[in-house]
Amino acid sequence: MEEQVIELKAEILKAMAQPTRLRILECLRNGEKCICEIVPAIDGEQSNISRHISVMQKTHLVSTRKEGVRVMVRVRDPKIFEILDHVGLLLKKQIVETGKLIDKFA
Amino acid sequence: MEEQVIELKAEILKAMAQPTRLRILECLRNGEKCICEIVPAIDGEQSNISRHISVMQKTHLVSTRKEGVRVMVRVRDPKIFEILDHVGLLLKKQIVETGKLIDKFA
DNA sequence: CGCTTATATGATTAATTAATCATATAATCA
DNA sequence: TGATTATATGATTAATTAATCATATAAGCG
Repeated sequence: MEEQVIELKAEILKAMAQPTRLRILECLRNGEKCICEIVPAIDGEQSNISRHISVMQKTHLVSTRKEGVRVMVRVRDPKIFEILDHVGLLLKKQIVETGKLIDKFA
Repeated sequence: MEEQVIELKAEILKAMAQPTRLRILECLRNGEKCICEIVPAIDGEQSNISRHISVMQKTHLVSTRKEGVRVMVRVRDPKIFEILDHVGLLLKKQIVETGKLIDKFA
């Protein structure tokens, strides 16, 4: 595969590969939300969440628009949720096959 | 979603979100390979690749078995390739919609 | 205008990551 | 046994990351 494509794939994955960002994405499953709703929903710091959203914007995972004082955020492509769901299924299989949860958290 | 699940999903994604590791995974599309084949195939440092494989082993993305002196590596679950393919499709759409390649590499 | 609310951003810090070199281990073979 | 091949790992370094606090900007409201 071409070098550029590999790098870009890694960037997309990296932009998803962080707990706070995953929480933000999950929070956006039912559509656009403003940042001031996301912050309490996932119980985060405003400045931190602002930065994570900016990370996901740079990789085109989300887009934002101003609505008065607020900034509305939405996931750009539903395919992103498909990917997250596949990761969830993979995880489920891993837990069954390797007892992963017990390994790590028991 | 429960905290643990989020953390584990992030770990799986993180284990994929690195160019060298993506190259290794792509190299394993057609099945098991020994590390001594992977190293020249992706033109990497032996010690570096060994470490990346160990990262993916810890997150159960790949498994290894000894065969004489060699260590054979395989992707544990074909679902991993499904996920990578979905990321590839997402990227393709992004390139069309946002001119991403040009943004970043032109 | 001055206040309030929403968001962004500079500066700092601690932690993690990837790469590399040198070396250790371990298996096979002559 | 000694040489060779394959892999792992300690130590180091540079870069990146996530979180936090303080503060700046910017929009709307009374």
